[in-house]
Formats: sequence, C-alpha cells, structure tokens
Amino acid sequence: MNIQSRSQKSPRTDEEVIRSCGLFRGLDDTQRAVLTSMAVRKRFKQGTPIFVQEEACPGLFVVDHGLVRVFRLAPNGQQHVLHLCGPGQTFAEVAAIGGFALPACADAAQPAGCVMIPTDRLQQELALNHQLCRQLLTGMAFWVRHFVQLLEDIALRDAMGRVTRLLYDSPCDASGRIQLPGAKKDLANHLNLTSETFSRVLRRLAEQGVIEFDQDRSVHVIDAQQLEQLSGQSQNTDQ
Amino acid sequence: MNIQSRSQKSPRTDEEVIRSCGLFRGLDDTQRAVLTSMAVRKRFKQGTPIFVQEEACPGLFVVDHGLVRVFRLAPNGQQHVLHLCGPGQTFAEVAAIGGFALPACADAAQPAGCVMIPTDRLQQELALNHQLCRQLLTGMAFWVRHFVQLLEDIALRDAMGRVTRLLYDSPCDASGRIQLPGAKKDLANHLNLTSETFSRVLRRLAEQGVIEFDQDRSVHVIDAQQLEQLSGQSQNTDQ
DNA sequence: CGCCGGATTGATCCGGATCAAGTCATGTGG
DNA sequence: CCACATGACTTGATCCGGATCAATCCGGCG
Repeated sequence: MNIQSRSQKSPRTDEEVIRSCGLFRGLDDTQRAVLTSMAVRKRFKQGTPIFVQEEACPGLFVVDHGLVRVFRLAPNGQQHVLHLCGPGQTFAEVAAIGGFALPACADAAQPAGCVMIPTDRLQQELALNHQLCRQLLTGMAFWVRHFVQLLEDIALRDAMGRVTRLLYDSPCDASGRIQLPGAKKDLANHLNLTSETFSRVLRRLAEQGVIEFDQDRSVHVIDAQQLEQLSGQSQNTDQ
Repeated sequence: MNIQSRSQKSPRTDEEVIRSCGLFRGLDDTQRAVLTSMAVRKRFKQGTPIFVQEEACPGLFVVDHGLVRVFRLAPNGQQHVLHLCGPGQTFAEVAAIGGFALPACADAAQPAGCVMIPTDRLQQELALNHQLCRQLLTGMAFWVRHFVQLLEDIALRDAMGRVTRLLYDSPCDASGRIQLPGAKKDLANHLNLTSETFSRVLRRLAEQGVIEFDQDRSVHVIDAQQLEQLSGQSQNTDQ
C-alpha cells in the first residue's frame, strides 16, 4: 500500500504540478520547461462540467488539487466512471495528443484546479520536438498498460477482489489510514459496482476485522496482510 | 473491434503487411520503409506459444495471416483473451515501444505468420527518427481509445449487446456473410462470456430472424437494421 | 472404428443488480 | 430555532442474467 508522498498543498507552481504527474515522469527538465511555458490555469467549482464527449479537445489537463470525474456517457444515459483523477493525474491526454475528439465527459467531483496545456500549442511543439515525442511515447505505453490492467480487473475479479484491490492500491498515511477519494457512489461505479454492493463489501471486510471505518471517508487498515491476500486473487476464496 | 480485416492472401511482402496495419496507418512511405527494412518473418503452428507474460519483449508483431490469441493469465490460472489478432493487426506493440516486460501471453489460435520488428532496432530508430515517434504517438492514442471502448462494452453492455456489436463490427462480404474468426470459445471469452452463453445468444438471434447460420463458421445477416439497433443500445430492450 | 475436443442444449445456482425503506448530515426558508 | 427537503449512505428482500454443471451431439483423425 503506497505511502502517500505528495502533500495536498494547494498553491503549487505549474512546473511543480507538471513534475508531479505520471505521464510526464519520463520527461527531463528541458521538456518539462517547454510544457510549463504553455500551461494555462483552470478552476472548476464542484459539479461544473469541464467538457463533454465528442467535442474538440481544448487541451491536456493535469490536476493540481481537487477531484475530477471522467466518465463515458452511453446513448441511453447510463454512465461509467473511467477515472477519478486526483492531484498529479492527467486527463484528456489521449485526445490532445492524438488530435481527435474527446472520447469522454469530465466534471469536477470536488472543487478542482488544473493546469491545461492547449491542444494546438502541444501539437505545435510535438511537431518540432523529438525528445518530447519520444518521452511521451513511453508515457503513453504505460497508460495503455494501465487500461489493460483495469480491463482485467473488471473482467475477472468479483466485487470483493475489486474493492480490496482498490484499497490495497490506495495511498495511505503512516498509520495505515486511507482517505477515500470522492463519493462512494463514484468509486463504486468506477469499479463497475453499485453503491449498495460497495457498501456491503466494506461491511464484510469490517466484520472480518480487516478494516475499520473512521468518521467521514477514511478507512483504517487493520490486517494489511489479509487485504493483500484478498486483493491478490481474482475469484472468491471467501470467508 | 474489427477482428478480421481482409482477404487471407497469404504471401504478402513485409511492406504490404506493415502498410495494412492500423497502428502504422499514420506513417508515410519513408517511415514504413524504415520499419520494413528491420522486419523479421516468424511462423507459428497452431497452438504454439509465441511468448509468455513477464518476459522481455522480443519485438513488435504484425499479423500477416492466421490468428493470434493474446491473453492475460491470472495467478490462479484463469485467462482472459485481450485480443484476437487477425491479418493487419499488431500485438506486443506497447511493450516494444514502451520498453517494458510483456504484460500478456500470446499463442497461435490458428497457424499464423507474422512480421516482427525487433525491440532493440525499433528503440534505436525511435531514438533517431522524429517523424516515426510523432506518427506512432498518434497511432498509440488511437489504441488507447480502442481500449476505452472495449472497457465500456464490457462494463455496460449485456450479453446480447456484446454479441450483436461483435457481429455488427465484423467485416462481411457483399452478401452479408460474416466469417467468424477463431473458435467460438475464444470469441466468447474475449467478450467476457462463456461459450454456452455465446451459443444461446446466437440461437436467440436466429430465432428472431436476425441472422442465419451457414455451415462451418459463417453467419448470414438477414436483418442488418435490427442488428444495428440491438448493438446500439447497451441494456436489454427485448422481451 | 473409437476417441477427443468443440459446440449445443437443458437444469440449476449464485453474485450482484434492483427495489424499497430507513438513517443521517446538510442545507434552506419561514 | 424549527420544519422540511435533499442527497449520500446503509440495510434488507427479491429478482435475474449469466455461470456452472452435466448430457449429448458432431466432425475430424488416429
């Protein structure tokens, strides 16, 4: 369980935000500086839409603080949460880099601040800058791998497996306390579960003494070993 | 999810194979020539493993003919078919480009011939060739979008929806005949269904007069319109 | 021929969705 | 300050889609 590294200090410089982000981890100082120079600040109040799918992509977003919900809207109104992006995560990267329309919608699940790199300037730079291309290519490859992972999770894990994996992968402080990002219903949806099921699974874990609830939205991990075990396998071994 | 792409013309030149492939569609002649020059031919008998996950990636594969099954193996032995790659499709691209270990296994579902671009030579070239990087970056972005699509399919469609979508997206000849690539059990698994369910869904479609079975593995689409309708929505409308 | 693996079909089971209350915690307006 | 509305969350009862188990069929192929 990752010990959380980044502090939630709100006012960071654009450069700090860009450095903190996974997709850009491969970049050297020069390339980061290039991106920083074209960055634009954006703020969103809770609940405001950031963009809707099928639109042209305004740019590549990096979350500074808050929480952004990226979700896909089906013709019949159903939605599936693709990501919940916290500080240091990017969204709309793919459309911005590939230069096509947005494949998903986004809104602010909590008040959020982002750094945006406008599509046109990014494209311009990519046309000129070999190193940037190369390093982003690697970042992108990791991104694909992440999706394969996600796909696998949803395809061959049951509810218990998905929840424990979420907990296991979530950052926690030194005392093993995890702050759940976002509303439970959004987390549940991201795991392709209903909030009811999510609730029940957490209760089962609590009954088995693996976790404890604190107030608000934080979870205390009691038996990290069992949690790992549960998250490791894909189908029920249960109780 | 265009599984099968075109005629099974077996003896194509390396250049033709590379040109036929989606990931490289963005490349201009120059870049294609570069890739062609480093290509290596590979053949696999049905059932032979091509590689296993966690190994170092030997290269980027493009299928010339036959069918390759790319699947992820869970610790407990379960497997999930990520792709069935027919002619013109690539696999192991991500690991070859990103330079990390293989995230999945592959074997030949049918006797298959591939063109392989060795990892080291590809990496070498990427380090030098700006245009190649740039064009691959775009190709990669499309690839991610494809996965998002796949994820959505599995997350919010029922069995009927997934099967009809598979049929709807599959290439057919002028008379509306679709040649199913690969064994039904593999197709079913790719859709995250059992072969039993797959079978039943096809029968229901036949009973409703939407499709007809021919011999062997081909399906005749009778009512393309209804097929489109069914594949368009995500959850059951029907009786 | 007999064997074997894929495909079909039927019977049954189960995980998780759905439906329906009920509980809090937070507004909001009188 | 209270009455009331709202929305996230919990909990229980029920339902259903698809998995699982099992029997059979079928088409190669030794």
